[in-house]
Amino acid sequence: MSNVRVRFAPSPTGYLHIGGARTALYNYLYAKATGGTFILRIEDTDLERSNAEYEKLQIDDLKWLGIHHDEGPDKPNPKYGLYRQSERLDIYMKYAQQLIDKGQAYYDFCTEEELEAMKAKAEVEGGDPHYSGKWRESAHWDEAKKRVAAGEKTAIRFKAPKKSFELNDKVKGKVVYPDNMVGDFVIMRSNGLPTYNYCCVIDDMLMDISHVIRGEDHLNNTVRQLMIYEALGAKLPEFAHVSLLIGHDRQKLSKRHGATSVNLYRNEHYLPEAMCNYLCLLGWSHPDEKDIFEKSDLFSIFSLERFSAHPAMYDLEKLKWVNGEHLKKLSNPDLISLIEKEPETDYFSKQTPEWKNACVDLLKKYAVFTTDFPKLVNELILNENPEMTDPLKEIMGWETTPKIISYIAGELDKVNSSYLTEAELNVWMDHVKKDMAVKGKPLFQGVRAALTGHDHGPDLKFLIPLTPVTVLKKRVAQLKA
RNA sequence: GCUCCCAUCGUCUAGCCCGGUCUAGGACAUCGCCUUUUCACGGCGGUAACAGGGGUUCGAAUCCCCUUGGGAGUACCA
Repeated sequence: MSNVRVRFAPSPTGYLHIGGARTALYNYLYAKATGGTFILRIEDTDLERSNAEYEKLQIDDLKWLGIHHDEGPDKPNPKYGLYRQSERLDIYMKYAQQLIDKGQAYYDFCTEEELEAMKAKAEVEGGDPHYSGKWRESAHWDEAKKRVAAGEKTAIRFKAPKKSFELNDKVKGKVVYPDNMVGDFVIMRSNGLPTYNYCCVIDDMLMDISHVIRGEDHLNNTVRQLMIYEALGAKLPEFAHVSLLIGHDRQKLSKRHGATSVNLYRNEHYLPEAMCNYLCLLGWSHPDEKDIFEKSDLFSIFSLERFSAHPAMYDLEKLKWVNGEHLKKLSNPDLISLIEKEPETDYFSKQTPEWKNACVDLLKKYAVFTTDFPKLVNELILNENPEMTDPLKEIMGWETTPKIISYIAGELDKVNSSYLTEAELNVWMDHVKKDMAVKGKPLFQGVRAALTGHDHGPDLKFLIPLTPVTVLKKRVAQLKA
């Protein structure tokens, strides 16, 4: 096992988001590609919004996608302790205390109103909206410590060094943070919980995280984290800030863009491999420019070098296409068992294995989802009362069509078997062609209309032998009327 | 506002790091044609992009600067 240790660190404040799934996938693939370890850490320090139920749902969705972690709350490595931040509070406090002792952090008793006023004042004066309270001056620290010793609740603020920082990001390259970018920031809230930019660093450091692969929305935050690493004298991991997903309006992908949580796609029976495949296409590219692949195909070739640096627009059309391609790659037995899990597949399930195979071979050309199979079976095979559409009316208007219909109705009456064979159909076709002198379009469209009640569809020679004769009889009878 | 990041077809992208092989390649979508004596299959093809301006160079999609545009951050959220 290599020294590569990566993590996905979601907040359990909602369902697993498409964007979250994408970063999780990239971390997972990088671990696989390097023989490293993929860690799941739960960042539940926002008490108001965090919810254990969401944690469970997110983990379920990751499992569904086939993104499995090596370490996590359910698979702890004793060396690294617990994997929920809410269970590591003593650790954060311990390091915060160290920072205070070294003068790199201080207690801050400012109220919300004072903070607001500070910001408003800075805005008016055109200065940087940074903390300028009295508590940052060491002259007040003894007083602060006494108040804390007396049991007063207080936030702990990190004393941001006035200097610029540089980051060599694996995706963005060299990033320079000017020295006035951030002011002193809170690391421990007055309710005793740590803030993201602080506990994230403590955990990444303590969990020996080697590569931080995350969304670009964290790129600006990173300077705060760099400061903490420096104050702690900790070794820096590599960073890779992946560009964000955007919607059709080019804004950060969010709920108002429609289906953005993974569970929605799961409910609509998208194939998990297709989801992963498509997510890889957004912001990462296959070295051989392949579009369709499995996660496991990437285990040997996934690399941080092939990320694009600009936001990618999430496009449902292409996702659907990818899903269809994965559907076509499935073996017939696998596909059949997936289809039988869909609702309304009673008819399908009752057929013979030969029928199922032929049906799947025929319909998978037209299907994008497994849910399309029952729909197609209902529409193409079981529907006894096809709708009289405009194209169908046109075909009915041809002078040869009524003759074809009455001929076929007559022939159908003589059929006693439950299915027609391809050979029997060919005899009828031959008759219409030779004895009735109908050929080409009127022939095929006429017979199709008579037997299917549609103006288009799969090849008749494959479709008709799958359709019950009783259904064919009803359709013809309806058209004759 | 300030700061950071980014910029190739409508969309996802290859190419950029290491300038010539790029009259810029692929995929989705779209359009057209062909074939299957029909059509929703299949095959072939078309439309369509280096944001603009300067510079460096014999030569720039590729390197530098500016402008414009887009994204993100600016919390006791993550």
